[in-house]
Amino acid sequence: MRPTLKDVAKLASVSTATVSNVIRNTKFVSEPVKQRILSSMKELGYEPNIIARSLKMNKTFKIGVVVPDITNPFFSEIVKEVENSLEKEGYQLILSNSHYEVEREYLVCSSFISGGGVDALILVAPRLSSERLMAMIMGFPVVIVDRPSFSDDENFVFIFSDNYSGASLVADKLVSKKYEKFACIAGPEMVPNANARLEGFYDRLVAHNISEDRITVTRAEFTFDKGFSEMNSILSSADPAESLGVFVCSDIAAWGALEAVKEKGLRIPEDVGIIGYDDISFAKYLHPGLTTIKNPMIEMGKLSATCVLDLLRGDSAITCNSIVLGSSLVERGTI
Amino acid sequence: MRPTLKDVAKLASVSTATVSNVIRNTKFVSEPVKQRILSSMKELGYEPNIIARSLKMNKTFKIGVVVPDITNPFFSEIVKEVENSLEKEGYQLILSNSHYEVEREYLVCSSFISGGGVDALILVAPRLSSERLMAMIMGFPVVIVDRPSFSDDENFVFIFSDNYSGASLVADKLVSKKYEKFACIAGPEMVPNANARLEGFYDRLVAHNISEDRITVTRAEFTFDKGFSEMNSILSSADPAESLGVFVCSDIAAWGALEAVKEKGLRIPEDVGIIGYDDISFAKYLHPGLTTIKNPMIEMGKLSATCVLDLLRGDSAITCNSIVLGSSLVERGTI
DNA sequence: ATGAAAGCGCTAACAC
DNA sequence: GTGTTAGCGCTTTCAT
Repeated sequence: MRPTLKDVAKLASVSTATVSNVIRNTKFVSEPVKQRILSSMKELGYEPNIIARSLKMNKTFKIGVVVPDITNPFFSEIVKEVENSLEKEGYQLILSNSHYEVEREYLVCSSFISGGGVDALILVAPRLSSERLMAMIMGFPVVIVDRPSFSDDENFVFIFSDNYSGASLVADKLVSKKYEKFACIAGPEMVPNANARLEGFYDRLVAHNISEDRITVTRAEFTFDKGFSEMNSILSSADPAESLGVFVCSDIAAWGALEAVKEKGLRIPEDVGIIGYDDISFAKYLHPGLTTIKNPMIEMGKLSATCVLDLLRGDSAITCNSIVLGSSLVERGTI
Repeated sequence: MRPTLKDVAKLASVSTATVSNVIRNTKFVSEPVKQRILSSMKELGYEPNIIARSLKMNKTFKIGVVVPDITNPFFSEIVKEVENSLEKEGYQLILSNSHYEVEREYLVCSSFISGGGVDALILVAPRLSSERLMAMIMGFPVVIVDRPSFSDDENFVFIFSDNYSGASLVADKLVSKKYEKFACIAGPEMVPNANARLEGFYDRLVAHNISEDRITVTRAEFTFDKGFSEMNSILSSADPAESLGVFVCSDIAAWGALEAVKEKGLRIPEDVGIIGYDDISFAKYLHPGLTTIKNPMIEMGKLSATCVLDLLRGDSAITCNSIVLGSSLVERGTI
């Protein structure tokens, strides 16, 4: 059996309270006593039982993190930063995947919240409607990452980049390059940021006096395969004589789209230009390098960790409950 | 305050023991009483406190998983399967990254083990020496994934594929294609499987009567950039008139190597052929598609979860403590 | 400056 | 079948 605090106390001939105090340095303990305790701890190889501590303190020092799919580089880069930052503060990360399924997301989140196993939640790109989300997390500390704010309840904080304006950068670039036709392969409708991107792109296009009949819009899940097939169907119904500028709303789908274009034997960026979104680490390795909008994954990850701990401390150093980051275009070879 | 089991008991006018029994169905309880309890639970919105349960049962229902870097697709694919399988059994996954650093790996693992916060550990591709690993995990249930067995202690189980024979497949293929020179960009020396791959490759090459002066060996970390730069230095000291078959010991590095070859304007697979290892999901999307050895990530992930739970149950349905999986060559365009 | 003791919310003997 | 009770290993008043 593992030694307990009681064992240490007995060996050092002191009370458990005193031992507890030296472990966490929470009260002054005289030097001789402290030394006796320290050496008893060492002798027994004592390590505090974190579960017992959790029960007593009503804190688990664990944060639940739910992402759609850890296999997607966009999410894994965020998670890595979160874990790294959390670890520094003595917190651990419990990971769950929602597999892009709304109901699974719901189940996972609510069991986190009602199970009492985590102190707070970080939800990355959740797809639940804002109503269900609100109802579910009421009273529980949550930070929502990569989704626009929909509430100013100070119990949760939003961390996201301005996807609408990120997407308008795309439109600017595409028209400046004088493409004759435009297309957008947008993300699923239930993803708020997918809509923000589509709107930002579309609005800016019409602001540039592009007539609507020169713009085609479709939707695809954030995967290589969907990007590939969606691009194929766009291409098959397009006039090959006209140059086409397309905005694919995630790098991973843009990769698929890129391959579709190459397979058709079209030139990039002359015949068709592609701009992605996110700037995942692989974007620069593609052929040609993928022009894209930089989504600040690292910053989002770090901030998520910071904010979730602030939330727990009641530290309202953050006066507002939403942090919106900037985005920028990184130009490579696909346009 | 959250309602407790005691609250439910009081409301239903029964003892806490009975409530506990209906919650977990652990003893027969008469129908009327059961119904009373169930409705009291619903009325109060009761959810068991998992921390208290953990303390009492001395089980946390959590498994620690440590990977070098969740951002690496090879690891994220494994982790995804582990999480998925674990979730089905009511276990949660605590994720840690060692960042490919041995000392960090040591710290993370030992704090998992001594902290009492997890029931077992799954270590993916650990880099600690077998001596330190053994010393550290003694008496703690651990499954070690993607690393050859080094002990038959039944307290831990090894799950890995036979990298030595996987690598000999590479040699077979490369000589069958009649390359004149051969190279291996092996992984770090501290990674046992990296050595297994190198040896399997090398041994088979000499078995094919390839003289040793036609083989060059270097090492690189499992990253795109290292694969790229290592390939560059191989190329710069190679005779361009002779065709070169190279084995890059991970897909991610093979990708980098591939780009280096293309940048030099060499033809693939005529001038230089490349075979990777792992078959990460992106391998097929490269140009040309990456020929590689399939490493059964999904199977490894699933088995890890299965085995770790068997270990906890003392279920010795697994009679042996090591499971070695097969690997196969998947042929695409780089050779 | 240190100790005694009362729980945190649950489970598991053991009674009845 | 159901209830009583003693902890699991810790933290935290409140005494001394």
